[in-house]
Amino acid sequence: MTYFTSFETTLCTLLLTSNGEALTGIYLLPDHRHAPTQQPAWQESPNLPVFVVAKAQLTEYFAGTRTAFDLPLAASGTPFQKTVWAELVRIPYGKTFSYGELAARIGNPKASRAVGLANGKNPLSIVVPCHRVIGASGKLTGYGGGLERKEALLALERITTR
Amino acid sequence: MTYFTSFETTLCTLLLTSNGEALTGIYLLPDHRHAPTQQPAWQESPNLPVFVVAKAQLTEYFAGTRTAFDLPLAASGTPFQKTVWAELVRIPYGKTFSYGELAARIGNPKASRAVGLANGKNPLSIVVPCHRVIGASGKLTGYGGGLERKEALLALERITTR
DNA sequence: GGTTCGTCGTCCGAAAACGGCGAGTCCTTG
DNA sequence: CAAGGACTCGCCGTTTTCGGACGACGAACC
Repeated sequence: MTYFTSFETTLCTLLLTSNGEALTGIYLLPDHRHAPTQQPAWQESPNLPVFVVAKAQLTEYFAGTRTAFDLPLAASGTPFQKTVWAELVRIPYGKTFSYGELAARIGNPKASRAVGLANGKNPLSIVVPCHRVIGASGKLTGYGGGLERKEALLALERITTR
Repeated sequence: MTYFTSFETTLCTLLLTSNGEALTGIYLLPDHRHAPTQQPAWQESPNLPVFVVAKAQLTEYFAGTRTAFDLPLAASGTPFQKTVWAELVRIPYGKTFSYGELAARIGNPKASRAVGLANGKNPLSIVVPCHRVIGASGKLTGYGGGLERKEALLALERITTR
């Protein structure tokens, strides 16, 4: 069974999904690439414990008073994708890495392009900070939730882009 | 969640599976082709309502006192397979059709061989009477649960084979 | 009885296409 | 000169596509 809820932030509407125990998805609502189409079988549960905690932490994040998350996560993906995502959460608040640097970190220096792909498939936006990965030249290059929102997130974390 | 149970009949042991609401599988126990391997996550539930009813009706069938079933079914398969299976249940007790005749009935006269394949994938043995389909020559040609058991089922329905 | 061949949907493996890249080259601009 | 844009090319994991093989057949032909 899949549960979901959505709520407003200062950036945009967020859609949260869960398996009942852990968070399985966070999407930036209108026009998030790879966002799942809402299924009739899904159950809206705004008060699910994990949702309540997640909303609180995300609200703090957007207020600028939280720099790290502590939530139960359960993203599903291929082994490679999980490796990439696990490395993503190690990027500290306010820092950025290039796709190539990330590839090197997971011991596969030439896989920068594949890292980009896995990055785009990240289902847990913001909490798994795929927005902190940019091109080696400093350009943002791409973001599932839209480039302008990637820029906004980085600005929020007080990074002077370009 | 998948539930299961098994019970003895005069022919052999039967394995029943369910999603909790409807029947998803009926297998002739030792050596049924395409029978699923029992999963650790499965839950044994001999008293699940649908199982209780199914056991009763199947017992009556093997006693020769029941010629039709009334059970909630939920077989999963491709569109073509579902078409074939839907046609199978229209074959009356005690009658047989050839694979070619069945193919013609679903509007695809040349698909006799594909019908055979879909027949073999039928997960709901006996209730969806795939045993009532035989070769155009009168030979039984094949059965997921074993040819001798196909013959026994047809004998039970008082059909003189060959 | 055997054998051959045409037919159908499905499964499976291989191959190609596709990106949220990066380095290198060339050429333009200021 | 140096910086930066446009282009090419190699790289990697994933997804999609494609082609061939496989059977619970059936008809035709020996």
